[in-house]
Amino acid sequence: MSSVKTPPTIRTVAARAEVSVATVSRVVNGLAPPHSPATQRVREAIRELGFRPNRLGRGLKTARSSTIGLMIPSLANPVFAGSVQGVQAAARAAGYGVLLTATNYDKSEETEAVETLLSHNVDGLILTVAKSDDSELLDQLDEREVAYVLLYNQPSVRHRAAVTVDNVAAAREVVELLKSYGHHRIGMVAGQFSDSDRARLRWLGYDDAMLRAGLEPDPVIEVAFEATDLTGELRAALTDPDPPTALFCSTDLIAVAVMGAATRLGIQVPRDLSVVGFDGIAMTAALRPQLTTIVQPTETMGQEAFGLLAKLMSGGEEAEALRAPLLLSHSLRRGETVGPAREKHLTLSSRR
Amino acid sequence: MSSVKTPPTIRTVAARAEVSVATVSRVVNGLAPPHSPATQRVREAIRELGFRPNRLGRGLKTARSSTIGLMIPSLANPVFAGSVQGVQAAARAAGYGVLLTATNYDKSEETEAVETLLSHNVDGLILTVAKSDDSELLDQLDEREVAYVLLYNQPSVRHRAAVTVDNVAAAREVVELLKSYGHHRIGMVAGQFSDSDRARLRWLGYDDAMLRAGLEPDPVIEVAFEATDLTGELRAALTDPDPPTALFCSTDLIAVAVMGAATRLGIQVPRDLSVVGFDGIAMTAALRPQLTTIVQPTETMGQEAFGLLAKLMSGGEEAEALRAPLLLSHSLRRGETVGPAREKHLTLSSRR
DNA sequence: GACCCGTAAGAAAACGTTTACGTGACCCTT
DNA sequence: AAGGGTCACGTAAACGTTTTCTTACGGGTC
Repeated sequence: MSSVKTPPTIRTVAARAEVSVATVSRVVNGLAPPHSPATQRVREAIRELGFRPNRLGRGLKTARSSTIGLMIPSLANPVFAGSVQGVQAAARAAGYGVLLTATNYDKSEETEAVETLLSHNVDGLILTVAKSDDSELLDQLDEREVAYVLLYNQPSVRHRAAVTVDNVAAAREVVELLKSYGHHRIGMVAGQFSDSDRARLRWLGYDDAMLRAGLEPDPVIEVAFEATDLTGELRAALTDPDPPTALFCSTDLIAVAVMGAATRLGIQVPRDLSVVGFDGIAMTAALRPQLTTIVQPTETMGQEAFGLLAKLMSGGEEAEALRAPLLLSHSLRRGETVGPAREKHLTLSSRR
Repeated sequence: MSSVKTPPTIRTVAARAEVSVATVSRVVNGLAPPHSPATQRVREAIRELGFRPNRLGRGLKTARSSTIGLMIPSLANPVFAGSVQGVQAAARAAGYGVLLTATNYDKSEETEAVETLLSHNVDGLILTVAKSDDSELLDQLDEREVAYVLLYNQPSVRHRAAVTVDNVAAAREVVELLKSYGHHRIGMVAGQFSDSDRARLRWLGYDDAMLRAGLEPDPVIEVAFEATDLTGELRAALTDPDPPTALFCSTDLIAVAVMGAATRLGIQVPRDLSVVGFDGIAMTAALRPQLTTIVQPTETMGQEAFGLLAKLMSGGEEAEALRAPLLLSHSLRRGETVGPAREKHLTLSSRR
């Protein structure tokens, strides 16, 4: 007795309006004469039945799903959450759905995740991958002629669409800032280079600026992105005979972890150690001391990425010019975690 | 000359293996004899061509898309980001895609967003809505027999599937904690009740516990969820002749904003004012002072929500028992933002 | 050796759209 | 008044699957 309500199809509507299915389709797609009696009846029938075109049927025919795939390393990092928000907003405005997937910084998951997205017939992809330069995955996408835009990645090859900031330049600014405070021994804590080409670029900027300034770069301290306790790493770095007085972190999340470790070791920021982050996560402005960091326009980046993708998806060939990295402008937020370089070496408190 | 590579279909495979399309379909779905020569040939052909079944075609026939819709208020709040992560992970493991959308706490966007998700033929929905009790939207979904699970919402009606924590009980615990520190004047800062039924439930718990403890509840201070500067509100609250010595915030994000305002007003937490949050956002553990708050198992909640939804989607009728709120257990994180009640009234610094 | 049964695989009809093509009706031109 | 052009609409064939029927085949049983 329970009549499972099967939703109205284009045929139901056609029957009710006493027209052919073609007419209904045309009305739905705005290709019908706007004021003809048939059109009117169709409109009315659509309203009465609550008809909504089935995207699967449409997609099957047109080979487009009005859906894009979005792959990011992790939502635990607010910087990615922000860009997802931007992508999502722009996509919705354009009538697109967003299929989301996270790789948890695991390179081996990337291929499978993309494959899954593609098997859902997405029309295009927005990706943040570990490496954007010689990536088998991206080469494959190129070959298969899948439309995609990289987000946060900054490929050095010119034919890949990407939205990011100038990581190298930003890192240089950080070094210059620290130098202006009198720091000479500046270390860098970065997420695994193998998991993030942007971490490497930021290091490149750091290294370059250090050399230009006549300072000796420290060997980078690579840490896992999800690492939350960096006490050991920090202690090791600071027990150097000539330890750094400032640390540039490739990520705000890492900077926060470093500051946590500092607290545990009885080290005061910025009195004993200056810390700079990268990303501009909103909440790091609420920390005491407020984090000094490079701010990326995360949400805008997401929107831009979608805009670019939309162009790639529609304009088949002439859009070749779009396949290039788009660098949005970043800014430096001067917080309270950078101070003058400490003169005397500090002795670590014995608190473990 | 540019041969746009059109992906192989079931028909291509059939031709290559010299079998009918039906056989290919059966092999793909594991319904064919596992070792017959035909099956072998099909498998080989699939491998050689790199064939992947088109979900649109399949979906059209089976009326299922292996996709679920996920609607949350905002990704800017890490608590939602965390649950998205959980949903996504569980969904992927089960072969489902996740279509994500955010409403930005705007009730009027909810209906449209859900409609958009449904038009993408999702098989089920996971939703966080403003009100879960008498909601026209949910009533409609019930009527249309759409499978859905609420997340964070805690409906009082019994026939709605939901995953959340016991908001009332958790709020009571907060009041009891504060009371044990000698606080009598306890205020509450909450997100707009109209935008969040859980804010209201937390208030209910607060109100109830206050009355039970023989304390007089303050009128709630309602603020916008995205509010980032609460200086005015805080000043107003504290210029009361008998001002609160502790504030319970309905959300960690609000608590962070309150602490920011406190700093601007020269009020020290917890010396002058105790603050408690709700959610357990990871980064609030990195704040100094570390936030005292109720911790929800966000990621687990997302996973559970998907698990529940999966059952609802498969088991049509007998799953009626599942349509009830599922309360996961929360915990209290004792941070550093709660201290003994201040004896003397404090005078606000004049810094604006 | 006739019969039946189980199993493997093919034929074809859906699923809900879009769209190329066809067919009138109407109007304008000459 | 005949011709042609435009326009509104209908017919039917796709799109890539799944699935219900068939059919064919190869043994087993008596």
